[in-house]
Order: sequence, then structure tokens, then C-alpha cells
Amino acid sequence: MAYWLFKSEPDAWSWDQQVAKGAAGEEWTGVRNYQARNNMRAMKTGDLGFFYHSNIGKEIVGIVEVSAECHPDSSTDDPRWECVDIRAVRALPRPITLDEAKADPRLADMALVKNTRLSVQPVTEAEWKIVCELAGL
DNA sequence: GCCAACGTTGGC
DNA sequence: GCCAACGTTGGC
Repeated sequence: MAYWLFKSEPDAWSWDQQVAKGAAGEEWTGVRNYQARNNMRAMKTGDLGFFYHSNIGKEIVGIVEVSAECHPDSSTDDPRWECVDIRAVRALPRPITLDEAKADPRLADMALVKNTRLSVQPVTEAEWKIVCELAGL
């Protein structure tokens, strides 16, 4: 079981829209970055991820589960780009903001803090637990 | 809305 | 294969 973090601008695709898709989930299309794509290729069905709102809110708002493994991204004809499907699992009782993540020394190495521009990131098990604990889970 | 960071592209 | 130019992301 691995842990991940998915970034989205809520203007483009928000947590509420993700929740509305329910158990069926939705393709995480639009990734045009090799590192992010490689992370998605490494995902297995059942892996969990955080759902992060960039730009507006700048906070981790929910938990998602990988519902389908990597396949061609239907939003492009370019065969280089692939994506997974994810479905909403639950909202965090309390969202964790980027500021909070930055303020916690235990999260100093988190990709969210260190590599702000990567849109699909790995999260370590230790980081996962810390964020869950901060969020009140 | 600005700009820094960073990834990609393309000329040489 | 280097590197300058360019585009995009995302925090501020």
C-alpha cells in the first residue's frame, strides 16, 4: 500500500466535484509532466491519496482511493500521457493548509513543501499518518 | 497579477 | 548534447 497526493485547482476540478462522482470515480486527466505520470504508473488499485486544492485554499481537503490503474489519458491523443482513476473516500474533518504543513518540522521533507510544482506526488507512510493525525482522523 | 522555479523544446 | 528561449505551475 502506497500513499500519494493529487493536486488540483478547485476552479478546474474541485473536491466537491470529485465527491459527486461517487464510488465510480473519475479519470485524473490532464497531467502533462513525466514525473507525475511516472508516479501514477506506480500506483496500484486501492492505494490512498490526499486531495489538495492548489491556488484557492491551498489545503489538503480529502482522501481518495485509486479505483483504476494507469491507462491512456482520454483527454489527449498523445500516447505519452496516461492517468489513473480515483474516487473520493472521505473529507478530512479539518483541512490541512500548506502553511500548517510547512510549520510542522516533521513534514519538512514532504514533496508538497519541497517540490511545490509537482502535481502528483508520493507521500511517505510517516507523512500520511502525521497529516491524518493533524486533520483529526 | 506578478514572478520564481522548473520542465520542455528546438536551434546549433 | 548543450543551452537559451519559452511555457506552465503555483505561491504570494
